[in-house]
Amino acid sequence: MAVRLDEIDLQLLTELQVDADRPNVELARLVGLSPAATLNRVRRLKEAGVITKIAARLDPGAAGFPLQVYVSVILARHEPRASKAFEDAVRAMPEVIAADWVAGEIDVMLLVVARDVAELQKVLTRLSTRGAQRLTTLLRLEELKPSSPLPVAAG
Amino acid sequence: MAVRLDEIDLQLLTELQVDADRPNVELARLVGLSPAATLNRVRRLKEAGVITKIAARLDPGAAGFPLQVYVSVILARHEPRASKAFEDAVRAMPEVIAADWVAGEIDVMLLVVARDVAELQKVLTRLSTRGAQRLTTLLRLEELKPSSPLPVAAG
DNA sequence: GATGAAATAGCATTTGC
DNA sequence: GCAAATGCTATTTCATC
Repeated sequence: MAVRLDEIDLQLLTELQVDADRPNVELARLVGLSPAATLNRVRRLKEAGVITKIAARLDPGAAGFPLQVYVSVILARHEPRASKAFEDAVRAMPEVIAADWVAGEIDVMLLVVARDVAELQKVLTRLSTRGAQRLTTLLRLEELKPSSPLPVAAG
Repeated sequence: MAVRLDEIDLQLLTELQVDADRPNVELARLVGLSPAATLNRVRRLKEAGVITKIAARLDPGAAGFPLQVYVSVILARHEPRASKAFEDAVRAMPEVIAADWVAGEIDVMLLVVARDVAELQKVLTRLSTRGAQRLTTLLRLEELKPSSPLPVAAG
């Protein structure tokens, strides 16, 4: 937190989450500011860490990864050392494209992509040998709701 | 699939997933093409649907959403009509920032953000009254591995 | 069929207000 | 935050491989 965001900042954040592939002048028009002021605000939002990055989103299937799975993990041991070892292992696995520590029935939620079942199995096996006691795999079938912007604008 | 991607395309995809906030001329230098050729390739990747969009990623906490939870859902009924009703309800809930149909122990995986516990409870209650038979909530504690690019480059 | 080089139009970015 | 000015970039065109 620690950052004050006014209405125009929220508007900028919404627009940039929807489509950051637009010229700054268009953004400026959308929020009713001059290009210079818009540029300054966006720069401030980046420096403040509210905007963490601007990145391309790919269609995993079109990019060669027909298998996408959520993998929930219960660790065998919960000591800091074991957790750190698991963390390092996960970070070194390129097929794991995101991972979060969570509180609830499980310890970690992973998002894994694979080119085929063999590759997926390789990943799951490696997770098992790196500290995972129990793995539950959920095959992503279809998008129910596309990745949406954080509802920053008063909703 | 259906799109042929050569080495340079893969390089472009990797770079754009890491940081799409760079001038085209810099991308061109990185992949060793002229700006014009680079622009053509990127445009093709967008039109082919490999790049779905270019968007800003926010820090949810910094943007005012200290609570982020994975919510797994088992539907009460699995007829198409019930599924569709649930889908419509989810799409109308701004706090649900992503949702996927999955195969496994559950039917749907949601990612929900909230400003406080009251808002989260409101969302969970609504999901229950819109077709969810069983909800399991996992509170996101900490990022274990940041959102990473699809490992498109031979790895 | 895609690339590279040159040219134009448009934008990003700075400065002064 | 704005307006004007500068320098650079995106984007097109066309010749080329």
